[in-house]
Amino acid sequence: MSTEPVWPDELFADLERTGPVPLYFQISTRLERAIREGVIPSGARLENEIAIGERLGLSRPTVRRAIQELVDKGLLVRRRGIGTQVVQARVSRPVELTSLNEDLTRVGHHPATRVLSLERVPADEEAAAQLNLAIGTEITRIRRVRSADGTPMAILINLLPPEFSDITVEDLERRGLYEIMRSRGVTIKIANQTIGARRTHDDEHELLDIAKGSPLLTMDRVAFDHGGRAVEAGHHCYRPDLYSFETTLVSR
Amino acid sequence: MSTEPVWPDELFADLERTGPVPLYFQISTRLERAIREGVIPSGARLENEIAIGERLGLSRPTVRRAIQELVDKGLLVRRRGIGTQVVQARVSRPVELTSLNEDLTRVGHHPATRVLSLERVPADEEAAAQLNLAIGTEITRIRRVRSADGTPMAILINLLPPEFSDITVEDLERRGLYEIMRSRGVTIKIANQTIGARRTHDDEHELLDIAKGSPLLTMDRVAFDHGGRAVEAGHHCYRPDLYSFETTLVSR
DNA sequence: TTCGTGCTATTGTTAGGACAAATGCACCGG
DNA sequence: CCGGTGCATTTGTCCTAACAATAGCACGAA
Repeated sequence: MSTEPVWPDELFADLERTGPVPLYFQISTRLERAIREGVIPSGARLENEIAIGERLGLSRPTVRRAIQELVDKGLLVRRRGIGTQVVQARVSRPVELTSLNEDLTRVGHHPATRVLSLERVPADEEAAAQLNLAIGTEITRIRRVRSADGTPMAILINLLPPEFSDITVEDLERRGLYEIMRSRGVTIKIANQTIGARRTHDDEHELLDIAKGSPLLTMDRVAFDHGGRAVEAGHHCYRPDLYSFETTLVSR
Repeated sequence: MSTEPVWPDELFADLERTGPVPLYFQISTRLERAIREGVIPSGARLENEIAIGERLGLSRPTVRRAIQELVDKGLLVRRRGIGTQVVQARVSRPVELTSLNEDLTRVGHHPATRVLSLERVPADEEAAAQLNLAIGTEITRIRRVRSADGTPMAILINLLPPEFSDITVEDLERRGLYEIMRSRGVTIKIANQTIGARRTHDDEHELLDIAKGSPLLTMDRVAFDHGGRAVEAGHHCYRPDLYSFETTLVSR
């Protein structure tokens, strides 16, 4: 027995079969939106993959790939012999490879950035190891405070390899760092992150407007381009009452 | 032009073509081990997908799927027109859907668990919301201290729905919670996690043998089974000098 | 009743083929 | 010398097809 269709036909009426956007991607994004907006209710069972394919005029592998995208995101669950269902749990978007800047904008806050310092310094041992450079190489060191709606949320320290030595304070106050790097043709493919906690140091409590010695949430990140070259190292700390990291884990 | 083979033929000599383990999975696990052990060096370029398939007697989709697994894990990078390369960055295993217990064992530590309390309590508003039960439903509340090699590392609080009301202290000291749940046929498919930081409360500093009011790394988790039913809620806190969360992010 | 057996529905795996798109390189013309 | 054109290489997308494995259900036997 086939399940009744759970979405209106209009949802997939405007598929671009010739454009540059892959079909499976068009399907999965439309499906995701329908699920997040509640058009397809939580717990609903989808039709089987072949029936969906017939209804949309697509092959099973294409439909399957679209569904797989959402399974990976934790929005759908598949069970052999049973079918595919919309997950009933609320699913949070994962920690993504975006800047804090973009995160905040998406949630509807107004981010602002104050550049505390922008200097060229010789790489110490740690920085050299992270960026895979010789000790003493001139790197760019940025220290910023990021606020949302006027409240300081985080202190961001970034170390950049020599090729970014001409970045200006104006650039940094206007756009996020990742945006600047992208506009120079540097695409970040992979990042290693470590999330931890510690007390405030030095002037951090003043910058974040919290008590001296209170806890901070920290995130250290080294980012690499497609060739595996380290293009950025970051040492960030966040006010734990204003910021946390959310993830959804999916077992396979 | 085809690239020279980068792995010894023995690597894939013992593929089980009839067994229950999928071929793509056998390939990807062997490849992953070879990369992590350095048998295939960092930065090496793989043969093209079709050539690999011919050498192994497999079709391109199967080879492609095996490679995709490692791309998702951040071990390989693909570029159209170029080929597939081993990532040069060190890649950490992601935060997985495993218990802390299993994490520690894998890294070679000796975990031990002390059960502080195991009680049945009525669900308060927060717990009821997390486990999707009526307020006042009797749930099981566990509080444990997890140590590695004799040093306390974390305080674990878990809330379980009524069906687990018969869990005993002996169970919990012998096996990890997730292991117990699995043995009862409850498989966790999805979990939502929030990682943050705060000060110690109450007796936490004593249990973890740190200064009163010092920072803690916290992780709150709600786990769901395949049907989207909440089967566990956890409120954990870790000594930040002994524990941190590592992830690798891959952009797509 | 209860247990097992077999049927049906559905996803999981594998194969083989075709064309599209991007990249790097050699080559050629200005 | 420089820039563009075209080609070879390789991954990206999409299709058709077949069979395996699993879960649930109906049915029948003990």
